[in-house]
Amino acid sequence: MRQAIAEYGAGSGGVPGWSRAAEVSAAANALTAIGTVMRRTAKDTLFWEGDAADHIYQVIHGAACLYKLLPDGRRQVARFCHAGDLIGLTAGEGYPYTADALTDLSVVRIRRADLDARVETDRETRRAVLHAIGEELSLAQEQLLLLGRKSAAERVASFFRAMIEQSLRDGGDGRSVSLPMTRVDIADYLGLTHETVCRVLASFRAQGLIATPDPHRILICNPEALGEIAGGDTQERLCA
Amino acid sequence: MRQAIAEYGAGSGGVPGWSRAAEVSAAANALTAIGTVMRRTAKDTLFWEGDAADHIYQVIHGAACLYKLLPDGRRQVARFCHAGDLIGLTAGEGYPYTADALTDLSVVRIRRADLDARVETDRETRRAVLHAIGEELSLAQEQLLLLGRKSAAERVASFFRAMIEQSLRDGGDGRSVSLPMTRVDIADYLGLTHETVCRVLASFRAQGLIATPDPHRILICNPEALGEIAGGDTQERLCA
DNA sequence: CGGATTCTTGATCGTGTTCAAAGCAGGTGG
DNA sequence: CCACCTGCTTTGAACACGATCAAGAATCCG
Repeated sequence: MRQAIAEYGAGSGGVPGWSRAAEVSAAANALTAIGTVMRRTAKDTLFWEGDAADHIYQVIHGAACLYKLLPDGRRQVARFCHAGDLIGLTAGEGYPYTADALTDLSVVRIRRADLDARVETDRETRRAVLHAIGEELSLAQEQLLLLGRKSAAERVASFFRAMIEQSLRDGGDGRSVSLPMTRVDIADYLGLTHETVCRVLASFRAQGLIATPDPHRILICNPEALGEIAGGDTQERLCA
Repeated sequence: MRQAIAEYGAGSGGVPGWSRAAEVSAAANALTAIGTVMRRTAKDTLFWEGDAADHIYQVIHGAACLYKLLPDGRRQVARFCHAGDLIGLTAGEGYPYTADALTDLSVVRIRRADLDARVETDRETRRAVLHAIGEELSLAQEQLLLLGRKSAAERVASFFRAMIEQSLRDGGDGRSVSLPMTRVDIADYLGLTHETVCRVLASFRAQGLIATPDPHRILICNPEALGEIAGGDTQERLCA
């Protein structure tokens, strides 16, 4: 089963996936130099919310899932992470979320102290870290709008739009998109139940917007319509 | 009316408010040195979402409100800002949100290029900026959990808890808390309607948890119960 | 004091949840 | 190799929470 899920990420595009990863770490920053490569199996936990935040991780290959839990088990996924993403950047002492491997995963593990030191001395690292945290923030703020104000259909369409962009960044064609996560993961990311996610999918299928050859793959038939449903990406200026 | 609203922030605690502001800018960073002090009247807009993000603002006195809009007018407030908070830190070219003055406002306006330069050279500024953006991120992530998974009552209780903490930071007693924002602002922050906010308030009042001598002030009668309703702040470790 | 805005409460409605059950795929053990 | 079992997905039916629509009260401010 773990094997099977792991395939979703790499199996389809025809692209090995490693090429993209190499690209990422070379272009964005040279963090690999001060970290060690680690592997994790799907469903492994990298760290728990509240653990001492001593390490930062950069995803090389695979996908991860960051989430918070309420005492009664309600879960909110804050972010899905793909090749190149940094996990665990925080101002606090402890990690603000739990991080699970969604697929089999390769990560670079960097000691926080080492990264901090490098941020002080190396301009490029500083830029990379600032940019990464800025991206994370802007993503979170966009997600606030989604969770606070969008309908179920708008949420799912927004999610697909983001997954399409992710797929394009990974060298995909933007038509066939792999979904490494389960319906529950998607629901917990979008603030819905998995039943509602299924129903929206069924509705999109009925409208001819998407097709789902298998649960972990969607074919985008009408990206424009999907984008319109997803709604205001960035607000067009209302007034001066 | 503007005057009146402005009073809510400063009038109650008996503390002038300026002392706190001075404290903040002295302790956290010396950004004032490279910026200019500006004043804004309640309801003024500092900048619009999408505007070129050429300036960063630090609140000296008063409160501000950061929000995104959907094309049809639905609004999501990302954050309320108080003395000491930085507004407009972003990795992108444009501001990711609109910023309105909630009350009459004093801010330090800093050219982004100047701040960037100072971040390169000054260790303290670097720390201050990294810390501020980290705080903003962690706040946003907590808000994701609220918007995605909490009930209306839990949201309002969480909001009150945060306002109590803010009030304590400003030297208040944590019993009488001023609400510079309207019910609509609160609703747009919590992903609810203003009617629902009113109803939750009525319910809390009926339970003896709070009292509302006037619409812009709440008395906290039972902080413990309120905290319990607000629910899992930070998740107690589930397993090892 | 008068007009506008904000706040509050009530009644009804609808979207998404909850509860339930069936279908399906993958992995395991006999 | 097949049967079973587990976990994931899908669909259906009933329900509930919060939204919407509406009206009146309170507050603010000129």
